Amino acid sequence: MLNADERLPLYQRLKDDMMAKIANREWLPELAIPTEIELSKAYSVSIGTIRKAVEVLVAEGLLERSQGRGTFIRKPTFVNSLFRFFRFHSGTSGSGGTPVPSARILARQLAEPPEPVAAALKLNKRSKVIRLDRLRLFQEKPLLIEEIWLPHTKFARLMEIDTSAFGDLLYPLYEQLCGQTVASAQETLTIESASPDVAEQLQIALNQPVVVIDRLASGYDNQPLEWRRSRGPADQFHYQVDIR
Amino acid sequence: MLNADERLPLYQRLKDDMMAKIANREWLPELAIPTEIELSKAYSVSIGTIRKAVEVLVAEGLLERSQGRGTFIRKPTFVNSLFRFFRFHSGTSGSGGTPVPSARILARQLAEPPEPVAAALKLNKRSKVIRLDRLRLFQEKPLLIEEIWLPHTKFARLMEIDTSAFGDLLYPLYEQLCGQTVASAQETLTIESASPDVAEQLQIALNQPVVVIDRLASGYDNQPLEWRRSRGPADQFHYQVDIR
DNA sequence: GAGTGGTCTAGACCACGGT
DNA sequence: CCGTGGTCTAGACCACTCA
Repeated sequence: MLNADERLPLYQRLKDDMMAKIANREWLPELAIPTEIELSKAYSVSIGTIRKAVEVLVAEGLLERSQGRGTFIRKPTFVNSLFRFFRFHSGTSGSGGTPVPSARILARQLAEPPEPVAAALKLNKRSKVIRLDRLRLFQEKPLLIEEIWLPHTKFARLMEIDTSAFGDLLYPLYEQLCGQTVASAQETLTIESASPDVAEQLQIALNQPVVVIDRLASGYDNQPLEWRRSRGPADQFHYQVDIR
Repeated sequence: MLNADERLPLYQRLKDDMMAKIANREWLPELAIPTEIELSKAYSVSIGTIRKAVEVLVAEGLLERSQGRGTFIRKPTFVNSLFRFFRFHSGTSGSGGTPVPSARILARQLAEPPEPVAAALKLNKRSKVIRLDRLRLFQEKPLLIEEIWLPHTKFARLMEIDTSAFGDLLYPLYEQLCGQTVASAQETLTIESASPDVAEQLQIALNQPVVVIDRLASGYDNQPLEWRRSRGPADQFHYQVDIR
């Protein structure tokens, strides 16, 4: 059952096998994965070893345990990632729940990827990709302007429906329409001055500082799914890190 | 021996007690802490429970295990924190080892802390603090301009030696001269446009984007030790995060 | 080779969430 | 109440480091 390298610790091989089950959709989000006792019988290992493997997956953010209920596949909430970078002067704080910025698709086209995008998505230069241009607004004001690149093979159905029906969040759409789940992402942050285009779209003065966030999002199998570049006014920007 | 709240799990109380030993300098960095077996006898708990407590402290970055050698108190290397934020076009990459930017103290004075600094350092408004103004250079070019605030009670001896003898790194100096060890820090990152002062000190054009890093550094006992604000040209700025 | 942490087992009892 | 994960024990053997 466990065909991984014999030299690796048991709990590592368990972890790999469990990750595969998640990637292959043998275990589904929203449903609890098997009990510790069930797992320990299925794999024929002690319950402590199962615990260790699960512990690692919880630390890596793939699983979530809840005493008395079970262990679940965790879906990252990428809304928070926005809030980690930008502060909003929220007049709506009383009503509870984090407000989602609204979104509008400005353009959608089939294209060939520029070199860096093709490299990030691990595609040939001649592969077809979908490019979206998207504006995100918070309380009627432009917050972010985004360009989004997606491999056409995985996201073909995005070309079939009207862009006005895309809604405010893309990742749930990817999941429902294309069966693609975003499990993790890597973001790189730099600063530049607003070009004429960007200044106009964000409604800020020319050469004002702009934060650029490049994000590569991947699925449970660690294959790249989406590359996007987002730009926002730097005066709203705010980020906090703990160093140990 | 363990006087913490009876209701807490054993390993939590162990962890608290071990943290206290680190803060009180009963256990010293560079020396291994007692063996798992010794600890399990000293606390009269099973070795597995010791492991769990140590595991948590390793995850929090306070301890470091090394198979065959022992478990050690970990000293954060804050040089890296700079490199996490700024990329240097290093012509010296061949020689191995990360180059440390050189530093020059521009001014040193005894002062009363402004309101936000006093709050961050948990001091009365009337307490004495030491203020340092410091310039950091990389390959002869200004990289960061810093203002540093320290409680006078803990750092009095910094006023006694010549500022030209401070060297390129402050934290080792804090430790050798004042017996204060920085164990963790919290940084907040924002963007602003260069004021005339800052532009001149960093040798950049007026209104160019500038990255502002506010750092609150604390000791093993989580008491604040130092507050500093660093400014650097944003075009050198670069930061990367993983989201799960 | 002696001593350290790393992996693994096979149990026990407790605390919590649902029914 | 039952089943879940959370805590804890008391061992065993292995892999690594250093003298």
